[in-house]
Amino acid sequence: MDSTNRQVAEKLHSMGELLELTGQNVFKVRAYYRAADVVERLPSAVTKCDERSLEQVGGIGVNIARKIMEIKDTGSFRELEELKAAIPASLIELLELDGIGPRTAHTLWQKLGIESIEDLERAARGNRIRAVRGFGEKKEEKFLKSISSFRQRSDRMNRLEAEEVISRVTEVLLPTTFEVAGSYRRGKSTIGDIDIVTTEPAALLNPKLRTVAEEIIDEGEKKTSLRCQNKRVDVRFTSPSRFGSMLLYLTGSKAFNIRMREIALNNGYKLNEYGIEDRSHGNLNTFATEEELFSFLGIEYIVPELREDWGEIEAATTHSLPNLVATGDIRGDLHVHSNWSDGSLSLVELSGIGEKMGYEYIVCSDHSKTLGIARGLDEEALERQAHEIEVINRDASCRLVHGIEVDILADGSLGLPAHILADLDIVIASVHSSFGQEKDIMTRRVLSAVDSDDVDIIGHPTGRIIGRRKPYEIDLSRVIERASDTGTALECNASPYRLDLDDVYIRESMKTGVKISIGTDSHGAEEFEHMRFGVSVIRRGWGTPEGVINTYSLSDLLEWAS
DNA sequence: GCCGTTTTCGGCCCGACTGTTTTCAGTCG
Repeated sequence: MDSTNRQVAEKLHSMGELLELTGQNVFKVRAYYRAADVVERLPSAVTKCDERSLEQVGGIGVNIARKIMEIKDTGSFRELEELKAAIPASLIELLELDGIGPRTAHTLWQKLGIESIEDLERAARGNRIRAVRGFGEKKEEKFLKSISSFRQRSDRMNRLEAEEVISRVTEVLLPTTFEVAGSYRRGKSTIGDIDIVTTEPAALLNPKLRTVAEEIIDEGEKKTSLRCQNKRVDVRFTSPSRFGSMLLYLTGSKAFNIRMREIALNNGYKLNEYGIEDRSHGNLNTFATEEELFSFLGIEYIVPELREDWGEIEAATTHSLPNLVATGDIRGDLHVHSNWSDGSLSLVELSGIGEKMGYEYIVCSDHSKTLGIARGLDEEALERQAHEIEVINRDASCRLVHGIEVDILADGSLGLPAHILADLDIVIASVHSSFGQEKDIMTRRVLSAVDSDDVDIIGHPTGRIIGRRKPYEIDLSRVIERASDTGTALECNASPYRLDLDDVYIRESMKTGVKISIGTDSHGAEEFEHMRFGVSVIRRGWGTPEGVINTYSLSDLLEWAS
């Protein structure tokens, strides 16, 4: 059995859920959840690790390491299968409902025989739940509401969708009194809910929030939760003098917060969203900014994108945080389409937009002719395009670089012959077809493009489209390893629908010295500003200016590519 | 179940809000 890290993580996560339902020690439960998280973020395959080296990974001990070995051999592990046999599978889906945790699910199951969402709905409608001690009429209503919102629930948002919800909610907030926190602020590629910190008093803001909410989940003096555009929004109220600690708390991540609080404890302090309390005399130190709070703890400031308990806290205490790439370092966009293929802008317009963005260059990378749907270019069209680019570049401040996005065909060959590719300045090779190939075939297909002397960049290496298409099966650690041998760059496609490569693989690329290129894959004028999404993801992957070829000058870029 | 320049046993982040209670358990972030 060759399980992926995601599959192993799912097994460990299920174990955590089942243990919760049986009322096991919460710390044991948390250990499984934590191990699942760790496994999912590990760039190399756990099933290729041996037991000893697994035990060295933080959050994985002797027991869980043994279980991972068992998954490797058999696809699962005995304890998990035993629990699965004892607990109805549909009971787990009750945990998906808002307001139902393991205790509630367990009680409903034991007292009323409720094993599924449908059972719960019937029982609530029949007013049978209020008979159980600890439950009442309100609970029945709440369960029915949770079921209804569960049924119309949508997946995590991409960053553009998140920004729509944010603008809807913040239109009722006073400008300059708030900041958006949570995973949005950490630059994640997908967003679950929206978190906002504000200094506007609850008494003033709560009535205004009601006007933009489809539902108020709960409302208080310190915190209000609502649903807007079918997404959960959490608002925390604070004062300017305590803004820093609240922003830190609400930005997370959860794992980061836990680690920070542990560190505070070890130094005789207690950290919460109101400040840092000295445990010896109970004084509360408050912080208007996050910078002051970090400084109080004697830790270097950690930018939101790094706050994942992914080694950044250790790096901050030893002053070894990476120098992260920033939008200001970006000198050009390395992947855009013109109206020569499926884009909407002319070459002159591309150059004009590049100038407005303050870029030195833009790589015009239209599709090759094999991609039927995108009106791809053939040899003759490319020659004419080269000529037009040359003319435009004579008096343009932003230079067009002549590139192409060539297809990696199902057999690993490229959509255009080598002699044509050799004439182009930058060649991006991407998979646009046969997404269903099995992992080893797909991996070797992409590896053969990496091996090609003509290919400079592998475009959107996993092919995912957020919310629409899963990544294709591919062993990226092999691709990264080979790219490091050949000097091929991997793309971080900055489209908010792709963000591909994502942070974990950016980090792995940086470690192995593989260069990253950021391309917006723009097909129209409004997409060029998506560069910022790509930069955030690279920062999350500890990306430095040296590791990102968009920071090169035009001459350095061309020399790198030649 | 994990983990350790205080510990190999005994801890494990901290607080808001709700509903059902007469003081708190459960859920959530």
